[in-house]
Amino acid sequence: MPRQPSPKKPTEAECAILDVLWDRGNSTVREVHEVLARRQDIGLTTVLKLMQIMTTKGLVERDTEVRPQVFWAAQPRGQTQKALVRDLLDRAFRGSPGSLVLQALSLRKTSPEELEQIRALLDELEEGRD
Amino acid sequence: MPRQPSPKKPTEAECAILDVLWDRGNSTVREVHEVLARRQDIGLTTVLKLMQIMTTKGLVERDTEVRPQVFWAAQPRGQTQKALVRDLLDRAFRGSPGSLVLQALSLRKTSPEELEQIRALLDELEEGRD
DNA sequence: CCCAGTCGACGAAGACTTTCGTATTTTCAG
DNA sequence: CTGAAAATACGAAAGTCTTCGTCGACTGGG
Repeated sequence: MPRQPSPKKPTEAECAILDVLWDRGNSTVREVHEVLARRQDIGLTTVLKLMQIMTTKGLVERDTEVRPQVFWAAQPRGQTQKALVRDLLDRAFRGSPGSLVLQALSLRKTSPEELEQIRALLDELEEGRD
Repeated sequence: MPRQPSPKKPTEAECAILDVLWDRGNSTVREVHEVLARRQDIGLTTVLKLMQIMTTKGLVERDTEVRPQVFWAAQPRGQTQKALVRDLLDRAFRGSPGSLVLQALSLRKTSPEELEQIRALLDELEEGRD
């Protein structure tokens, strides 16, 4: 039985490609491959195939007029992150953002700047709660 | 090429089962199935098979002495949550807990109690930063 | 114009997940 | 002790993900 399609949830390999596109902006397959190949041993055609699939899924868009073709992420980083967090929230945190936040914070050292930012958001949330 | 085994990362269906086990504690296949069947249309043998696979993966443990067999989660909820957050962090947040936290908090309403808890953790983190 | 190298489409293999149907084993009421 | 019902094991089908080989199309230098 086919699973019902989730809105915009990239797989692991797709995430890696999106990450490059978010960093570099418009890029060719070759450029994306160059970045990825630094970390993992991966073929150029593999990256191409993935990006083709991502095109059909609507995760990336491309300009087929120019050669080589240029790709870019269809959604901004933040929106995709949000979808992923929402999914994780439903899957393993029973929808409670609080416990997820707690786990995230206790996992790795967070920079003072980020902590400050979170504090600020906390303030906003508590005020807006009327 | 086989993917290299990740430590303890349950799949989606496995998460659903773990959730029941975390809530109920020790449970039989039938009991887990009863809970899951309330939400989704799923067969008993499907749940059994999943739990057998999870046993070989080490995600759950079971007592084969009693009948029906009794299963329980091998890891506490928090530890699995941590693994999942770590994975998401690496995949889509470039290892920055802060941005993940921001997304999580802005996604859903968080209870005042949880906000307070987060504030407390923030305080701890800033103090303990030596 | 021609060849070599680049680019892009396609298909297919192999791993993993999810789902059951079916077969075997175990239990227990009679 | 025995047969039916419950429990468990097994195997296979269907879908997804990741990987790559191959083939045809395109391009630029000679």
